[in-house]
Amino acid sequence: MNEREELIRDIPLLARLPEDDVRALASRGRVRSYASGTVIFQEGDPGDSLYIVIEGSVRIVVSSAKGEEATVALLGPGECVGDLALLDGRPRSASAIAAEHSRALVVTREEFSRWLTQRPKAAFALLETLSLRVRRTDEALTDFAFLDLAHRLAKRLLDLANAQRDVQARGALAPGARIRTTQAELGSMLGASRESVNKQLNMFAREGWIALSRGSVTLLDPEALRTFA
Amino acid sequence: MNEREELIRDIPLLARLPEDDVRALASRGRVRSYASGTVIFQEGDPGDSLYIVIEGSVRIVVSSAKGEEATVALLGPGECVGDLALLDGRPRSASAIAAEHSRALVVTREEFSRWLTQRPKAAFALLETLSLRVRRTDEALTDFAFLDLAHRLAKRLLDLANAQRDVQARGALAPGARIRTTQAELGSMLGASRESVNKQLNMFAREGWIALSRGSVTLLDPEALRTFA
DNA sequence: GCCGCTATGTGAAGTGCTTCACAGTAGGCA
DNA sequence: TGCCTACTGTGAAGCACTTCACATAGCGGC
Repeated sequence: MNEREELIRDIPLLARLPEDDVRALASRGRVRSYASGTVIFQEGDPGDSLYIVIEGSVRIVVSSAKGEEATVALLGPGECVGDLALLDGRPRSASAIAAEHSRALVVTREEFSRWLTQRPKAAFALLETLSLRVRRTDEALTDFAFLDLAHRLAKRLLDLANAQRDVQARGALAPGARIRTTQAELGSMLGASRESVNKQLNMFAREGWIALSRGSVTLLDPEALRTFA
Repeated sequence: MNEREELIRDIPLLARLPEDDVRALASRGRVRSYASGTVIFQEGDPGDSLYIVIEGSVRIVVSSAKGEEATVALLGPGECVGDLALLDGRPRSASAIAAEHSRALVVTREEFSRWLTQRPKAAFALLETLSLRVRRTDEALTDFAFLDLAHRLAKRLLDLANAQRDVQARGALAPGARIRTTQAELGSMLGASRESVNKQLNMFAREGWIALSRGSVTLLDPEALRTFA
């Protein structure tokens, strides 16, 4: 199994597939590089490809009528960008921007759907994964309705730490997990201002739950954060 | 085509299926009745059936740690309750309560998955539909991040009017559409208090866009509402 | 080593929504 | 018929978060 195949095995959208299916898909892709800041695709574009991040990271961004931006997701190696467009044929609902120098495996719509029709079992795995995704989004939605910024922030920090752990080793969440993100970024993920996020982070820091430094947040006491959230 | 089959043709989850697939699924179901207020299933229950509303309506409700409730969805005839659990095997993420006297077609997990394995094309249709659903939820999420109550409320009123239209005749959205819901219900859908919703509705009414009465909202000028939202 | 950019930290004023408190009203039902 | 309950309408006080304004600090490039 080569680099590409190993990679695909780990991506959430496809993780549940049998190995030969994965191999077949990997063989169809083409690797491309993106410099930091490159726009991979923009909101409204026709969605004709799937991108699987190999290295680096990709920000998924939506923008409001007034030009504000919200970061919907930050995807790292092994994760999947632009999968929905391949399944339903709709235009992109968000833009994707390389957050650092990144490489991705690009699979076109034709390649993907040829692959999918040849492997009916893959469709079941995808159904399962998509439905898990609906659940997660629904949960985020109710969090918005019920929780204040402090609690949403705590949850998000744990999520981000977990996502990083998934990509690297997959042990339990150890104290000391370091999340690389700016406070402005966190704000845009949480639908809050940078200033509010800063004040809240400093409260957590005063509790001794996290440590702050330029460009990153370190979880000192994930357990405490979890009970709080 | 009998009542059951006609019904299934119109449900969002299954609408894109070929007719014989629909017929096959309909034949497997069993019709059940629920008195107003009956709990059909509860958050945390194992999810072993799919419910397709035949008549009446069903509220999908999640509750927070503090016991507050939010109405995630209000599903009418032709809509699908508890579909996710069948696809991913997870427990119910929300409760379903009959909002009035209702009847539903119940399909068990075994029946559903036997049906699905026999019909590979159905899986593609479901993938497409589910991915549309992810998009809608994502949109709701960004609305929460960007929009204030007034705009979210305007959008929701239009959505509700559209959903009703889908179920009845499927023409354009005519002025005069009447939405049956209390203001408390609207609040719980929007993550806002009843009082705020009331004040906002009255602002819309003063503009002449809607008319209020006990237990319902009537859209007088959907176009104006749309440009506002 | 210094300049300039970007990120962080923090206070003051403003705003949108909540909660509370209460008054009015429509409709179901005894 | 009249009562009771659920829904609607509204003002006042409070709170969470925003916006604005500015100070400070790390870091890369020259």
